[in-house]
Amino acid sequence: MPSHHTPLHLAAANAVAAAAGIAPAEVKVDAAPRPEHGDLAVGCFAIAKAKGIAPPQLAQQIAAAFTPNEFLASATAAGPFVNFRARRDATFKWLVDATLKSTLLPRTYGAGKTICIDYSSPNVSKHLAYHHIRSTMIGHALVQLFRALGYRVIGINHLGDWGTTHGMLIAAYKKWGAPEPLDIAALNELYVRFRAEVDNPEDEGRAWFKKLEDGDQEARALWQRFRDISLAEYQTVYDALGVVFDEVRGESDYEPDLPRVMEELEQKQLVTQSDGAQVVVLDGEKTPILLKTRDGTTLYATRDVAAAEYRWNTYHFDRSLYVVDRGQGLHFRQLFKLLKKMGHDWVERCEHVPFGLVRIGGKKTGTRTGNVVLLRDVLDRAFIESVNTIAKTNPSLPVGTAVPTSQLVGTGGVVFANLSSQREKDVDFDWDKVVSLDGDSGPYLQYSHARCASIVRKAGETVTATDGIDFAKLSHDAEWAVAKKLLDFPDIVIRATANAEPHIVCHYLLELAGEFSRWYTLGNGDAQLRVLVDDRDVRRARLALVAAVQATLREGLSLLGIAAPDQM
RNA sequence: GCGCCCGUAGCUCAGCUGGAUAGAGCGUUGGCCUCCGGAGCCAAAGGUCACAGGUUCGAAUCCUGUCGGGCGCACCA
Repeated sequence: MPSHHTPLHLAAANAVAAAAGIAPAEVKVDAAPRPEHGDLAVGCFAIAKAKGIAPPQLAQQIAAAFTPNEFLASATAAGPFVNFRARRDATFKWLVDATLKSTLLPRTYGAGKTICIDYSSPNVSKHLAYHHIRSTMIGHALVQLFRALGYRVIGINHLGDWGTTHGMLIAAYKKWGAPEPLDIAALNELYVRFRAEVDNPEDEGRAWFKKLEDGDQEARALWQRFRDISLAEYQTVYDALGVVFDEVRGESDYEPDLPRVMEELEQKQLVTQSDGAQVVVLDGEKTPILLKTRDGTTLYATRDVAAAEYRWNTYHFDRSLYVVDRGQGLHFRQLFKLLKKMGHDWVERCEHVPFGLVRIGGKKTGTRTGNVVLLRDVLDRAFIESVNTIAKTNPSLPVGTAVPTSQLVGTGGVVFANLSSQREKDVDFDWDKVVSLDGDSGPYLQYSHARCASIVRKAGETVTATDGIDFAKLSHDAEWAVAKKLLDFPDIVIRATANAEPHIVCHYLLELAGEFSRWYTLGNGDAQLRVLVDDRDVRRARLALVAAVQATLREGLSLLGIAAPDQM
């Protein structure tokens, strides 16, 4: 059921609805595919079918019944389509006004609704590798996008800080002693070595994890230390990426709930024994879901049940998203089936938001195999790349500005590259690609934004209201093309949240920046087409449009977790 | 073997809530600033949308099958 988020879309829907005798909400209003057709278009196929008449005939009737209004000037039938032309001056004015007031996005669209988003969620005592950027930044973008529409969002970092793995770390530490310095690299190395050199690493790991779960003092102390070291390291990367969580809870935080979870499952007679492990058999699943090992230690499914219950009891979410790689699809399918079987009907609101894996050299990344690139290293290299580029393209930028700006541009490039394709596609890691600053990229968007900022600086005046601006002065089709693109922003953000697909916003921003650049570049050939012309009225109107573009680029980038510096 | 995902230009990808002539970037070729920032813009070249059926007035988009690639399939997370 379409809803209409600009007065133009609403006016078009109303016009069609009135003529066809249906509700406006039933009318789907699209952007016309080509400027020759008009600005907005409605295909009459479905409505005509329901009414039992030919689509072209209905289109004729709708066009004939149309009367111009504040935002729409004309309607013409073109075969089965009704094409509307907008009143450009009224549209420009509305757009500029909305962006200045920050109301272009429907800010109450998600009011009263709560979204939990589980993202990043790294495993303690391991490196934060490049592939962790996927969950971290997809999740971060989703948090921002939902929040921009007025949803209440709880961004959750669900740390992998419990389980057999952590038993292995303790076992390795006991076996080989304390590495010096004891940092994240040392912990990671300890884990890799343990898995490589010990005959039955899982068994030894489970033995120590059993002690940990049973409250052994020494195990607890070591575990706490490893966790603290890890978190301090992760925080530096989160700071560099500008990621802030509303809730950081490890799997370990659910430890007190696990006996209750197991008891509940027992009571409901769901648990069966299988090869010594405690499992629940699920409909339509070849394998059951495992809750306790034969050694009596818990597994991550057990803790995920507790975490899901905690989130429901604490937040009463409307949607609960798990931004976790696609390889865990089976786990989530089984987890959700288990929650359903426990009678938790709210599981219908839980969604696994999967993303494709990162391959390096054609192979899956893996801590154990050492086939990883550290996220920190990627960001560092992108920074260097950016420093070099700025030195070439903008040598007059003072070092005090160039260095922090290079951080923002380098990081922006890496983040954008990660977000700009569909979540579920696998990506092949490529150094050149991942730090590239040209083409359809984050830096291109940042550059477009910086150009807007530069114009505003040069103009020496800032548009803060639409009063006294004559938008009829915006008479060029290139200006109108920019405005039409701006009109799409609300629908884009809504689609991105509905589908949990930040890349929709990425591609939209590229198109917006493209329309702006085309308009801007006209000024290279014809000085009369520049923003900063002598005619004060023209200049003011164009500055207002620049302000709208700048605000939208800035907001769009910010939603993706990318900074928009005023110079670069 | 079973399950899930992907297959669009030389390469990387948009487009997939079915609609009017399938679009970008990189690469190639050729243009455009004594410049409001050329990290840009314009143009050319490049596509049996993996293949075969089906549904529909209409399919890159939905359904089925085949082929190709990836991932997952119990005591790690």
